[in-house]
Amino acid sequence: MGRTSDARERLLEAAFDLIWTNSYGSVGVDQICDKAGVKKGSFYHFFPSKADLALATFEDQWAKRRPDFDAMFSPVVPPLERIDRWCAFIVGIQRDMAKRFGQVCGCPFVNLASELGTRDERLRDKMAEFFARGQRYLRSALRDAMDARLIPAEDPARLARMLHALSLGYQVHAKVENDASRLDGLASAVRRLLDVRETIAD
Amino acid sequence: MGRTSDARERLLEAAFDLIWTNSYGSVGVDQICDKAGVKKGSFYHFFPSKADLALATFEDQWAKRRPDFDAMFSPVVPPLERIDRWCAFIVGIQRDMAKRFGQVCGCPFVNLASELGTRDERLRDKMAEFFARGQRYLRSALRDAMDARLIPAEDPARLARMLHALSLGYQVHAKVENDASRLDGLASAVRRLLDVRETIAD
DNA sequence: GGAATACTTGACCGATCGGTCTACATCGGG
DNA sequence: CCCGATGTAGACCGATCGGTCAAGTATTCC
Repeated sequence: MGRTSDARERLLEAAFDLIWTNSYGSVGVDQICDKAGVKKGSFYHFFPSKADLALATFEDQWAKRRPDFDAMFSPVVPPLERIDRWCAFIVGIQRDMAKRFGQVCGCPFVNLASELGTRDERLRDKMAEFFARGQRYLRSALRDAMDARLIPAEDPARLARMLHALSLGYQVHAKVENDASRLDGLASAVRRLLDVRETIAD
Repeated sequence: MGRTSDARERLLEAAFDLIWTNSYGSVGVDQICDKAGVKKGSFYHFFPSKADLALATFEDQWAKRRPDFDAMFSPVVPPLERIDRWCAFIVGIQRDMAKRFGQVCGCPFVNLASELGTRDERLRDKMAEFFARGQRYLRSALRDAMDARLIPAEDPARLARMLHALSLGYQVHAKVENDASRLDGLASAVRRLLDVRETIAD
């Protein structure tokens, strides 16, 4: 009953792109509506507020990216190669965005959390959730790597946290220097942190 | 000639605090003026624009923090202890801000760069400059550590970059989880990255 | 003791902000 | 075929945004 529409979906896409390439505060509701080809009345039909749209946008993006994560962290893939793929994934995304937008955009989660972390608790919690999800993938790969004696055994959660933090830092560097090639060092930094004892088997 | 005033200084302090604990976009010129006890007209007497104030604010903060950096990276201090002190410095600042403001605020450079990196090139460049300065301190300490055979010899710039990125990532983590104790792992992560061969002398 | 300079004051500006509201178009189910 | 539900349209709102301006006050130099 009632008519149907993909306006909600278009709003989610437009908002994510605009916020990622600019910032939450500098992107207006009108601007998002324009890009999505949606009128303001419709916007507030689908989302109670701009902040709610932001939340929904990030949840939506995660849902879309999730298959990629599941694939690169598939148990079929050798554990250390999963982590390599993860590095390559991050680098690929940043390069792609830099090419499309002409500027390295950094990690969207870091961007939003940096801007609104102290002002919107819901949003901060959501970003923390994404970070936790990312670290869960890493942790699982690390456990498998330890089990296969590819890396020294130790607390995988702690190590996952280190790797994750390192990746965020490298993305910030790339953004600040507006140079995606700064991310080339990420994989080797990760390897170093892992203290890899054997070369990656396959 | 003409009257004198510390309004400029008060504006710089107020602006830095407000922007650090909130965000550039969410802090208005009026708000900064209120906190500084300065009227808007005076604001625009000292700064041509809000963006220029932000620039000046960060430069000013660096100038104030510089003695701390010079002290903790003094050649008199054993190289690896310099790096330990640097970690402690970061943790201390974040704890202090969290206590004062009730929220972990993260690295002010990362915050601003994340928010405005794609929108204001001058500002992005300035943040890059600060990152470069920080890495210069680290590089020098690392070179000394290598010279003293405290850590394996290799490219100190690359290593400094890793350490720096790691520290940024940990600060983002702490902010996102609003938990300064997340930074406790920073020092050990840094040590791990350094692959320290000997315990710290002295 | 001017005159020039440095700073203060507060009213004011147009633009834009996030958000509301009402009338209307379009659909599916009975 | 019509009714109720869903989505669209766009004018409208008060608040706030960054920024301007003209007039006034303090200070120092000559």
